[in-house]
Amino acid sequence: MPKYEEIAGILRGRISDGTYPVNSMLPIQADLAKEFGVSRMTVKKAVELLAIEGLVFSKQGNGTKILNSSFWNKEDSKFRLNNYNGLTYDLKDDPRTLTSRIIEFSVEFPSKEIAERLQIELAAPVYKIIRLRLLDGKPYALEHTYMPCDLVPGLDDAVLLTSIYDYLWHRLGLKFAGSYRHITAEKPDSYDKDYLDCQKEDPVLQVEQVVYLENGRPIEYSRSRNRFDTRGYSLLDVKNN
Amino acid sequence: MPKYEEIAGILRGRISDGTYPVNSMLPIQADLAKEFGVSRMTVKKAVELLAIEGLVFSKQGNGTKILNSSFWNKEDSKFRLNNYNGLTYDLKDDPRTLTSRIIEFSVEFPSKEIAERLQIELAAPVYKIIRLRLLDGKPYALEHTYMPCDLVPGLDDAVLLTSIYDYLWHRLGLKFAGSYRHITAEKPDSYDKDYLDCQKEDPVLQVEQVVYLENGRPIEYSRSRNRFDTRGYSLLDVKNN
DNA sequence: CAGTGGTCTAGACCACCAG
DNA sequence: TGGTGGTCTAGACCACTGG
Repeated sequence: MPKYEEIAGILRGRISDGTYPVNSMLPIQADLAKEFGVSRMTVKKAVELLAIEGLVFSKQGNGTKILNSSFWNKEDSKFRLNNYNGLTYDLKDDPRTLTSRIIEFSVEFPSKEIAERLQIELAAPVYKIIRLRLLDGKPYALEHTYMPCDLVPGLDDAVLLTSIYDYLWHRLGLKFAGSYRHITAEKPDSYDKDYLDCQKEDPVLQVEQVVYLENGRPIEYSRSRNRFDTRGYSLLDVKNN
Repeated sequence: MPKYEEIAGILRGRISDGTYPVNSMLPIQADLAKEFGVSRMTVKKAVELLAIEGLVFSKQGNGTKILNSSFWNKEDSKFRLNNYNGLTYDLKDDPRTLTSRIIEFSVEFPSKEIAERLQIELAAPVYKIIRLRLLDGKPYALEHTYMPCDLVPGLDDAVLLTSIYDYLWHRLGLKFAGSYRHITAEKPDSYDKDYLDCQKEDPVLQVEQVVYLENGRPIEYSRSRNRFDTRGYSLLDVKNN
């Protein structure tokens, strides 16, 4: 672990235990550098990490202030729109039980839209997966997923019933570079009515997503459709200029 | 402007004009440092900026690759969920005309929930503002906004009819440190039906938002309610480890 | 193995802010 | 004006990748 992450961790601890109280000023970077026996640039990188998390705010000429971050660091910290790694990951510390039910699992040629999203030819087959995710047995989200077959060998029911991301990450050693998401509200379609128990007037919160690998290739296009009354997404946006 | 931003701009130009083609490798940082007559750390900061924008991807041991970013750098680049600065800003390059209509503008004591969000006392008065935003005369979004009166002197109809953010920024010299957002899908309420022309079964996309000043004080709590068929939000999420 | 980006240093100067 | 964080340097070593 790099020094700046280690230092960030120490500072994080001092903020949460009140050593550095809310609304007070962090010691100046030069002093912190002396304390930890590192250069000031290393301290600055550590402080930048805390700023990204919304714990502190640095202003040129006037030091670094400890912010009251209690509001966004509570239960809501799950379901962060940035750093999303799939439902399984989001809910790994949740007491509730997440299960999956396979609605459809097939192979087909991509539509024009999906081929464009996945940056593949129309002749390149894709997996089509529809999974219902249940929380304590109650319908939670319906996921329509498309993945290029050549990138994901060996996909089967057993994988779909646990976590696709785990399979990609641990079994295939694939690494994600990032993703693009688009959030909309939608009217329920027949799938939503059948599997999410949506009534005609129940909205659906949809997250459309393309996930990219480190080599730049898209590995997944998916639409996650959520019951409006069980889920929202949150986001912390920090200015840095 | 710092050198690293200037260099980032030059590199950005070379990527978009094809000097550095998609899927090729960026010259190594040492060479770029030599070319621009700066140290390698400065080049690295420039490349980091491009990585955050999703233009390139750097991997230790293997150089920096130019990504195909055409997909998320097109029209969709408006309505970015990160770096949101109000509708006026989002639509400033849009050919359509944005107008506002004041539905309600009053002063009141905050409810318990709003006082908590704004981190103020129950006895501290707040502005309550409901504005209908129209695009080319058609209902677009309905914004319910609460702001502490003591932070925003002189708010009046003229300001509400143009851009509140402009007023805060240019007239009052207030600077934002960041914001926290929560996105949900909702059923339409009576306001939505009256002003957004929502039918009973039309979903509403709601963005709940708290905006913070540099001193850590919240200056705004708002709920922006959007017609489901006119708006979505997008987000680019880049991994950095 | 050679070559890349990631980290880190020990300085330096500067822009900015409060007093 | 004094003190802060922001930037920048000219090096160095290391971790990691691919061939």
